[in-house]
Amino acid sequence: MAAVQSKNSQLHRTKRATISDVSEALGLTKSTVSRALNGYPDIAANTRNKVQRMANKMGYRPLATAQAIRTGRVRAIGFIIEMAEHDAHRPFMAEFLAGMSRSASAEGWTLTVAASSSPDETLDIISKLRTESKADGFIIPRTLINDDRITTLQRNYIPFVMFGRTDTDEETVWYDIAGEDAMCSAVEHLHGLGHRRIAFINGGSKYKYSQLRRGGYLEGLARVGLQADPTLMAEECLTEEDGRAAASAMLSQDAPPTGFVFALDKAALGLYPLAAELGLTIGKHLSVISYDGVPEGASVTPPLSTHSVDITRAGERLGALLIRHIRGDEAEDLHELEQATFLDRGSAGAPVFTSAQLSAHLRDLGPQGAFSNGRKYHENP
Amino acid sequence: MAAVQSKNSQLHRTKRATISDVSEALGLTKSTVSRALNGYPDIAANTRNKVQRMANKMGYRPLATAQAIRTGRVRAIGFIIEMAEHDAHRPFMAEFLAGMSRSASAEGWTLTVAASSSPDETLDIISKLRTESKADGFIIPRTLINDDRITTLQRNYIPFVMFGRTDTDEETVWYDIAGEDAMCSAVEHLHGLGHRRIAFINGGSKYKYSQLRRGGYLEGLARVGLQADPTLMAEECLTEEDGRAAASAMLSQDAPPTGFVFALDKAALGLYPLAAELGLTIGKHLSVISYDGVPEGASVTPPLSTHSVDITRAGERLGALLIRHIRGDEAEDLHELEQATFLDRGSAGAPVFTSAQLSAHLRDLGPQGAFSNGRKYHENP
DNA sequence: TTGGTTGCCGAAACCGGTTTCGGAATTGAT
DNA sequence: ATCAATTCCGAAACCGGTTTCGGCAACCAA
Repeated sequence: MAAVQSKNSQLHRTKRATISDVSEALGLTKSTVSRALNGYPDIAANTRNKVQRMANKMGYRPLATAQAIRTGRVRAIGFIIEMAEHDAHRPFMAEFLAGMSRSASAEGWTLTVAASSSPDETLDIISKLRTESKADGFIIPRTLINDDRITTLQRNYIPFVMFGRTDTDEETVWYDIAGEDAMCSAVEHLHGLGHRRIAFINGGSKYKYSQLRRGGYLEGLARVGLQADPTLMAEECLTEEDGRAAASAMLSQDAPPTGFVFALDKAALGLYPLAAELGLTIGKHLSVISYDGVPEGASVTPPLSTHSVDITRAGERLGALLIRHIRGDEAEDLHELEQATFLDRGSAGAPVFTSAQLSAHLRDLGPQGAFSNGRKYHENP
Repeated sequence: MAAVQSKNSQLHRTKRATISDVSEALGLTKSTVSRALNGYPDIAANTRNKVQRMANKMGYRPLATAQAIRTGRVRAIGFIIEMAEHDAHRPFMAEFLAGMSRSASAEGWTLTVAASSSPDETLDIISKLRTESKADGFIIPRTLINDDRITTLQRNYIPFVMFGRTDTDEETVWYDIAGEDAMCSAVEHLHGLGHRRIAFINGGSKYKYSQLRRGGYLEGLARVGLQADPTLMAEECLTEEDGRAAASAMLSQDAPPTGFVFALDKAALGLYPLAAELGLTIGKHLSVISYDGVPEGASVTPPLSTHSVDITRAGERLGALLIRHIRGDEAEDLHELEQATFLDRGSAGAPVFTSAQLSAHLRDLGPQGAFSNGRKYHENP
């Protein structure tokens, strides 16, 4: 095991005020101070105040690791990065962590993160971090329709909060953005511009958000009085290539869509090179509204109209909810659903072609390679 | 302060084997077991073995929080995300964290992360995390030539390891990629292709890496026998806009460069739209070699030739070095310098124009807006 | 044999908190 | 005025480890 502590690496933990310092300063015992600060009812309001004032004055803050050996709690939020996941959310990682960290430190908590390379490893890490008192509860991003993490957490009575919803919303703590509303209003928006053939290109079907967004799309169609058409719906489109391929297939149909609703910006960006090759202008011949708010969306021409989500805020709310839950608030009171903000940046406009005209136009181009899969570039060698 | 613990949120920490369990199973005392496991010399080799075997068999692992109250150590690496920094390294955040986490958990350690919005706050967080025993030491990324973080850490005897070097390399622990070598060989490479006017566009001058990379560029010039020309050198170029502006200014000179060495991919990507507007083809009229290996570099035309660094490995090595240092290894033995790997992807080729020909060609375009600053797109509203 | 080392382990204090338990003082009811 | 019920705090055990100290055996040399 580890070698004996060598002298040169001593950790000079700078002096802190301990609970004994506080109790001696007041002529009370440690136990009284402890109970006073922890809100026990058998302490007179008067002494409680005195204790709090003195603790404050001396800058006393209980040592989390010392509390932990009795309480099992270290005041730490756990978060696990799943490296195996597609990286749609990677660019937001820093912001997300910052949000979580911020709400944590606002309450004197910290953030413990670990990396996992498989779903199974994630489960191991969760229980290990918990039993070793490295984290009191967890923030679970990207909830799946059938999520093993949640099963494990519940079975072990480990507190957690989800970014995303699940099927048992009442009993769990969650924060989410109403992606379904975004999809719904995207359909209404495109319809209002004059589009009558509106496609929907969804993300991975195992995710709960995909189910919700599909529902929002269908709700939008219903509201404007359009029939749902299975040939205008695709799933499992996570990357630019996926999005491109799905759109390409739809455009080669007899009645191609003029409007596109994407569940993910990443996939929506695949429409741009495709449109360029087909000689179509986005925002005129083809319109697209998407979701996520990735930075690249602002740098394409025309900039991608999308629904942006404030990922820092999400992390911050998730942390706050988790802490409240661990402190004892009931799950049913701890749900938050917010709206994404629509960024109308020009990729959705009135259609210059009807579906029929578009179809004719595309047929004129001839079938020779117009609908290629277009892998122009390669990954790193 | 916090309310009394309510019943519904009890934290069922699943049963672990404690040190007492082990000692009782062996008929020894806690103290013997503890010293046996921690390598004290006053334990017979025989009993030490028995203790280790039994501990292993029972799956005993000391509770870090319990140890911490005596030792001040929790077996945790600290890492602080600076949100105020330019986001050149944001895309790599997940990979970097994964690397650190991996080396940490390989030794039974964990990773504590916090977010900071200013350099001063960073200093606060460092000492707070340390005095509250939330982290035993820190990984410090992006070292500055004059770095307050290092001063603070040293003054408080807090162990740390740097990603990047500093002026007192001997006394500190660090891991770094030899960016200077990359810049040097980039110059040689361009010279070998026939370029005679080779520009250098550097990053922020406060960073140590900028100093080193500039040195590498100058070394490269010296090796191939070229004179350094101040008009071919720029600093503080961190973004696409920065890079574009610097390149634009250089190209409008009398003797424009045909080859570009960028210290950052982010900035190098600014050359692409500029070249397009000037009717120049990258890889032919203009050549560029850069550094970092950001994903976007693979998706432009032609793909950006650059030096990629394995950021996951960097995190992993940094974690390993820090743990060794905290365990007592001397700083002078803990340095690692590795090479970036060159990706020759087509953005550097033999020049079709000499500098003079290029100058003439550009003059033909006329001054009308050719050298615009080209802010085509805006940030989010 | 004796006295002084050494080797090895147990006893107990300690780290900084939390929590149980019990008792003194105050209050309320009769 | 008396007794029971509260109110409020101290004493002490406890959590899971680490570390100091001291002492018993065994060993060694004299």
